[in-house]
Amino acid sequence: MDTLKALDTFRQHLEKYIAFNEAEWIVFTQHLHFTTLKKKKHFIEPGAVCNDVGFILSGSVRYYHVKDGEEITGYFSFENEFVTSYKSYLTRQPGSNYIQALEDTVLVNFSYKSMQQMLANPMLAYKMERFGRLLGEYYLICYEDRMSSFITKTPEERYLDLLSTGRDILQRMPQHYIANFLGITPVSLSRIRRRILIHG
Amino acid sequence: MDTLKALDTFRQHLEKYIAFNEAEWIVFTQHLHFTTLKKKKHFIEPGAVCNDVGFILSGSVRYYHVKDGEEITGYFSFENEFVTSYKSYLTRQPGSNYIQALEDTVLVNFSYKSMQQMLANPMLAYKMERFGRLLGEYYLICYEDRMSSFITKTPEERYLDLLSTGRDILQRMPQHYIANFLGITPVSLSRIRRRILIHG
DNA sequence: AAAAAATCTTATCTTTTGTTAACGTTTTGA
DNA sequence: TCAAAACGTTAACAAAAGATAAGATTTTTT
Repeated sequence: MDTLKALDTFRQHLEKYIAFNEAEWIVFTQHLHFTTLKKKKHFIEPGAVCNDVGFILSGSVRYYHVKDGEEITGYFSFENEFVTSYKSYLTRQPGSNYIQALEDTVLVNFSYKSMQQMLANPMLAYKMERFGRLLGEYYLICYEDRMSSFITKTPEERYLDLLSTGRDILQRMPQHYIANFLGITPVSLSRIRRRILIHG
Repeated sequence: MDTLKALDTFRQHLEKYIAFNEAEWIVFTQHLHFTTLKKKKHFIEPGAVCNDVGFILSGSVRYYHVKDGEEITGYFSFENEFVTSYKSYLTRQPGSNYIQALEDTVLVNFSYKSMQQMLANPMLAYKMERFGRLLGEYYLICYEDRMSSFITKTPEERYLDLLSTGRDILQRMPQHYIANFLGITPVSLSRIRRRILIHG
């Protein structure tokens, strides 16, 4: 099965956070389920509670808000990254954040309920607490960097940063999503690009 | 001693995350140290690695960046909140974020080294992993909300939000710090306040 | 108590962004 | 394959924000 290869990939990436022995891995995998999202289908529908943490095996998603009927894209995730609406997942309430596949996307997920069960299972509890801590810390650092860039930089500077380090986003996301991600309108991003082209 | 009362306060707040039994608490407290920061003294000096997670017993701090020689305030913490420069603390590298007391501030801290020791101590490991997870998750949610507000709202809307929920910040922080916190200049905040006064 | 520094507002001018709309191109979907 | 939708650019104008400086008031420091 291809599923085996996918599980192996997932396990390898998990090892950045936590290494399972064989017995633990068997129990852990019993809580996993695979999902395929066709392009434009949702990982979280507007208004829904986020029930899963997913790991993207292939494909990509965008996180978006809705304001005055308009969609505003706030973030992206790609293959070999986790995806969840953390606040909604943790609080069991609908978030302000929805998640949509932008390509056909294959995921391996575990549910909130599964996570609670594993946290309550003496065999896995310690490692799952640790996994949760390390994963949370990883995303905390991402957020810290992203907040810094909004506090200290102009949209143009953020775009220049993206040019140097945001290959996936630039190459795989439509520009109007990128504009939102930078905190500006698509028209404004188009102008920034023009400025950059003409000058330095 | 007043230290006892302070420890008790801290323990009570910790219980939002984790409850220690007496034996655990004794070991945990051996890793704590108290600090007093006079107004304008630093919790983290520019260029320094953040070595501690602190809990503010009284007082307040601001987090700030330096850009082009200018200080830009990105966040605040008040009594009964934790304070740390998470990325620097976790990565053991200097951050882009410095922390300064804005009033005489009393803290109870534990160092990175202490935390590692507790995480390696079988007696405390599980609870410290859990504590780390829950604390990280708490701040993750804060960041998620704060990022949303930058992606979906105008500075004026963020200021209006602050008027309804940001009592401490509004009452205890100078306005030019609040302006930075909202992502704008002090002059711009002054104009926003004027607009709000005149109209709705 | 006096001097210095910090704070906030206001004014002026410049730059940037938002809004709306038009246009051509590309992609999508029926 | 063909019509519809999505996408990116540009233009024109309005609104907002940045930069700079001046001035009044308050706070801090000496």
